[in-house]
Amino acid sequence: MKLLPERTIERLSKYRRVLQRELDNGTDHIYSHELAKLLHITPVQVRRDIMLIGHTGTLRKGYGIENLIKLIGEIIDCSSSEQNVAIIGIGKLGQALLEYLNSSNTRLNLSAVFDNNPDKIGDSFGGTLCHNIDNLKKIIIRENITIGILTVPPEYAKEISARMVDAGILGIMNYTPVSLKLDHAFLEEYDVITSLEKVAYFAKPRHAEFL
Amino acid sequence: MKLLPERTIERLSKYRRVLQRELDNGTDHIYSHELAKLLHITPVQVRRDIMLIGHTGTLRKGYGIENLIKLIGEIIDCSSSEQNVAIIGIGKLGQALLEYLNSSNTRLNLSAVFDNNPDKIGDSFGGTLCHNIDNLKKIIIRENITIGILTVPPEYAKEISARMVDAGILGIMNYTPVSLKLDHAFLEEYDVITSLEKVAYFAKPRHAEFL
DNA sequence: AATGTTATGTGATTTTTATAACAGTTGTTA
DNA sequence: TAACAACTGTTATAAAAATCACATAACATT
Ligand SMILES: NC(=O)c1ccc[n+]([C@@H]2O[C@H](COP(=O)([O-])OP(=O)(O)OC[C@H]3O[C@@H](n4cnc5c(N)ncnc54)[C@H](O)[C@@H]3O)[C@@H](O)[C@H]2O)c1
Ligand SMILES: NC(=O)c1ccc[n+]([C@@H]2O[C@H](COP(=O)([O-])OP(=O)(O)OC[C@H]3O[C@@H](n4cnc5c(N)ncnc54)[C@H](O)[C@@H]3O)[C@@H](O)[C@H]2O)c1
Repeated sequence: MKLLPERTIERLSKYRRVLQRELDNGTDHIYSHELAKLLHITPVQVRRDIMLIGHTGTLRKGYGIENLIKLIGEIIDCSSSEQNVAIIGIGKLGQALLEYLNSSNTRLNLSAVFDNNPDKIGDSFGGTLCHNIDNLKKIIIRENITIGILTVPPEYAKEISARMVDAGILGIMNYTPVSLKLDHAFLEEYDVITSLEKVAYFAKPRHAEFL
Repeated sequence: MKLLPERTIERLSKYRRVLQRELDNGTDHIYSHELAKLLHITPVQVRRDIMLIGHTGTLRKGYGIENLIKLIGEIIDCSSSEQNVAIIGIGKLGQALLEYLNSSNTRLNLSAVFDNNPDKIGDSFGGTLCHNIDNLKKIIIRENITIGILTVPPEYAKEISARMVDAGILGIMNYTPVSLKLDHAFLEEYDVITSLEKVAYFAKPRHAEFL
């Protein structure tokens, strides 16, 4: 099976959520231009993405929302086994993310949390037990965790990411400002400072484009 | 003046921080392949970015770190006036970001925080006063704030972003999962769920590429 | 039935971004 | 001093992503 473009996957994730909202509102079909408007992108982009995943709409009625949501689910979520997630480093950011994930209705389920602070180990965070980082591999294997959210202090990022991959993690979402390199696992990084400085660069009177 | 590519700006932000670390360690020059290695990108990419901003390295010695940092600063930071930032919605995420920004050494300075919760208004968050959202425009003008970090509940995102732009904000970093559209202001959006679902898609045994 | 309208689906093209290839320069070594 | 090695700077090329342009289909209207 051919891998879909990264940007298409990103949009599929967004499509699914706005489609779910529409479905909850009682809508059963949607036009490409309607979906496009909800996300402020072009209708062609929507049609192309939907074409790529092999869904086909009805002319004059648009796309069947329920089927489309189901198909996106088959692509993003694991069809066979569930995809279990762990948060490594349950500090300020880790806890904010944990609560956010628990309140969202993504299919990913948070199975474990890790920290090295004795005060946190053994505690429950939003219903999820915090394990000792020393037991990382054991728990990851036992709970069949494939995705890790890395929110430890920067100085530990490299070492712990390697241990995560060694334990069998297949993908890491890295929120530390340290650039990582993984062998044989998918890596996604997000850097807050970079985003803000990018806004700072473009949000200047001299860059008249947006003003 | 020609606008630089978005991706180049993103990398410049990262270059600056690792360069600062190197400078603090006593290094005064760096080769493109060394800088590349620190960020896990290619040396060509580094050289191209540096070429685009008009810095020129010394053959056999590499790039002068101090000059390079200064030049990146002139590009990203506002040279004339300072760039002041506000956080709108000082909840879980807003507070985590605030502490993170305060502890980082970015040039952007956090000037104000806004909320609509009476318990928070008037309080200090990491040394920054929380204002009533009703005074948004007044304070933004008074403090000359040009950049806003939006972390309010999703249902308020659209309305408040419009008010921010109306108040004179030139760029918004939107962390709500609601897709926005601004008139005459730069917009950057980050969606946690999208990132995670992207990792979920690529972190599957069937996508052997990374395994 | 002919015509107009408004969708989808997709090949062609453009734009953006990254990589490859290499010319030119400086110092080193034999 | 000639050959070599190791850098930078930049043009050319490729790859990824977005957009354009339009063929085609379904339905409404006359
Ligand atoms: N707070 C933010 O908004 C924010 C934003 C972007 C990036 N970050 C990055 O995210 C990471 C976490 O930030 P934070 O603000 O939550 O910091 P924090 O100090 O509040 O949390 C870090 C957590 O990691 C734990 N920890 C430390 N060493 C560990 C180890 N070896 N193994 C396991 N757990 C360990 C600590 O006990 C703590 O609970 C940092 O790298 C930070 O740079 C934070
Ligand atoms: N927590 C996370 O990790 C996370 C991650 C990604 C995105 N988000 C998004 O970021 C936003 C904030 O998330 P959170 O977890 O911090 O929520 P939160 O409820 O903890 O914080 C929201 C804050 O906004 C304030 N607020 C509400 N209405 C307001 C208004 N009209 N004007 C000004 N302030 C107002 C509230 O008083 C509160 O302080 C949400 O849109 C959420 O979806 C959160």
